[in-house]
Amino acid sequence: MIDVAREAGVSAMTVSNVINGRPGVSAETRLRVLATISKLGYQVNLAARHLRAGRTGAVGLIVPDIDRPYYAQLASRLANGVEKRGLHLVVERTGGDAERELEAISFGRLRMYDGVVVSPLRVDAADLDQLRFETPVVFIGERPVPKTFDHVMMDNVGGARQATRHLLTTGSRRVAIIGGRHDDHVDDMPSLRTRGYRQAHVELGIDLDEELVVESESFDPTAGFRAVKRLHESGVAFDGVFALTDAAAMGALRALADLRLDVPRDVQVIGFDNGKETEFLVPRLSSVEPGNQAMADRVLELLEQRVAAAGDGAKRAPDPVTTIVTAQLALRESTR
Amino acid sequence: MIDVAREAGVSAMTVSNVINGRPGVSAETRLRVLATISKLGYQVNLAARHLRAGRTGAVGLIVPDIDRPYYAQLASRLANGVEKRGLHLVVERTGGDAERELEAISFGRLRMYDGVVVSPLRVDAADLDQLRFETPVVFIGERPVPKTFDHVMMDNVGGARQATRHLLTTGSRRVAIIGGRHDDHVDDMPSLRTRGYRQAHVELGIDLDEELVVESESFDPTAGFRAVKRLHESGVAFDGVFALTDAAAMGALRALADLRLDVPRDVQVIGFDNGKETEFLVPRLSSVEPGNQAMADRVLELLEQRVAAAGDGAKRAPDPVTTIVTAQLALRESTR
DNA sequence: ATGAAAGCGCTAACAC
DNA sequence: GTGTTAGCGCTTTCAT
Repeated sequence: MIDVAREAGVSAMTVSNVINGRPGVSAETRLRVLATISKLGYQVNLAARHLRAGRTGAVGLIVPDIDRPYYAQLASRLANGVEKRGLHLVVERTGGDAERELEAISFGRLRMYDGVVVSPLRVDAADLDQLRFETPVVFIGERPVPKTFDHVMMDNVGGARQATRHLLTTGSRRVAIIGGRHDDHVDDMPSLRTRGYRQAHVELGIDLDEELVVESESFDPTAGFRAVKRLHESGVAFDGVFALTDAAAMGALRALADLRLDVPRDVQVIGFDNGKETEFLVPRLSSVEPGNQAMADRVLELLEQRVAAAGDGAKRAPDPVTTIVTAQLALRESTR
Repeated sequence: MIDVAREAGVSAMTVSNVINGRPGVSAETRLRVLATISKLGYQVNLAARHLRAGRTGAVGLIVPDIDRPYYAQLASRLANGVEKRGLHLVVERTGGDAERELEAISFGRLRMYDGVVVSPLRVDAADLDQLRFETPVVFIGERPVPKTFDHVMMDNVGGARQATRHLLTTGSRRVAIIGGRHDDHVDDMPSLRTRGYRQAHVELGIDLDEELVVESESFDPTAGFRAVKRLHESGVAFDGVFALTDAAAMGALRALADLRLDVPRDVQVIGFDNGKETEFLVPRLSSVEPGNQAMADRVLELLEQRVAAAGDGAKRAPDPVTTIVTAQLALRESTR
């Protein structure tokens, strides 16, 4: 920048003013500075600007994994909103391991962003409670989060309950849950959705065979595929499948096709997340729409408030809020 | 940091040394400093460190869109490699519009990274040529890139040629191309793949009906779905489909199922990218494996060299290289 | 309309 | 083993 200033015969300050489109620079000077800038191929050093100005123009999104439709679609939604506000979104993944999550959040990488959205998978409230943040943070997802943070969550229990009820009230008697938990007393995604599944059974007075609860570590197509295969091989009868994610449901559909079972005639299938891909599966997959857009909108709204408050010392930071978005069914061909 | 130093009764330098695990600090002092750090909840300011040290510990990946399996899987592969090298990957999307691409690359956001991988969709070599970079950059994809940059590309023409040949030599006579181009004289992805498709016809002496070339702007499932519907409605007969991406192929499969056409008996289908999802479609989708892992490995290798050269003034920057990775078929149920 | 001085938080280099 | 000095490149404040 000093080079540019010298070359153009002005001060660094004037160059700075030109770059940031600030008033108080004569048209002539402005032009000369701009010419010099492009002649020298100068680019601002964002690190320096950030150090000085305290803002980066970037919002961070920290997710366990990018290569999963759910997070990819979430990232897309958030990116749209963030860009509308003149910032840009950058995505980092943690690999879904607790240490790396904590590190990503605490290690100060946050400071690189004006605001951060975190979707944790493993870390728990106690760990989070230790952390001191200066950067505005909004949490998203089902992990418990200290009450000192904004938190946007979907209605996992309610969504699962609706899905299971639908299967049970349209003729399925033995509904398997893929990725479910025998012990659902933890507050993570699989346990919450399993609770909804159990609730539906209780409400409808239907006995639940624990053999229909198929645990699995992951919730990708492979997991869904294996779960159905395993169920079939162990001779457990079932006429409905509630998969914890659309991805797992996709694998389940594939396995059912291999078994020559017709969906939805022999077995009904429903997923969770209502991803874009559901429309294109064969058969088209029914799913729980967890309120994806509403969540993204709410996250952006909260973040905007906090960022504004952080930038403007006058404004007091708003009290942390927990928002629960309502879920509903998106019924397609895989259910009756 | 100064606060910590004062509180612990040492100098800022000693705090810095402790934080960075540098030798020359007595165990006692180290402990005291660490205690003070956690007591005060201190976190390093990365912006300042970056400004001073000139490195960020982050590698950037700039893609048109995150919410597309191809880019998501690419990001995952790169993230694995980058993390193995002790850095972390951050992903930014441009939305695939030329201006935003250029801005993302030029505006100096690059300076936030030790190295950057760019997958451009629209910008052309001339624009890129204008730019001056200090950050090491590796380009990926089919857009022409000035010879001053490293570039890793897949064999689009060869892959498309193999795919088309396979369909034409296993009984299909009228192979439609979804997303193809009537005029394929531009060097972008659709044109290159269309060229391979045409080559295969020429080599096998099969006449090509231009009606089988279905243009489309995007290459997602919706595009594939619409293309097949359109083809069918306009009464164009076809017994094979080469979709420019797996995503488009997914839409095509869905449309064929709606039309009660059996795949592969009535119509063979092949995609491109060999994404993870191909294994779980009904029927399982044959695809062109463009050498995804080889591309990622090569990109990381090039980047590593350049980053090393940039950090170490002694090393001269290596000459820019263009690498073309070879493609091969991954045949599954959607072809004979 | 333009410039000079000071400092953001950190670390490399050297002194003690 | 620890402290001092200087400066990375920018922007805020105040002076001209």
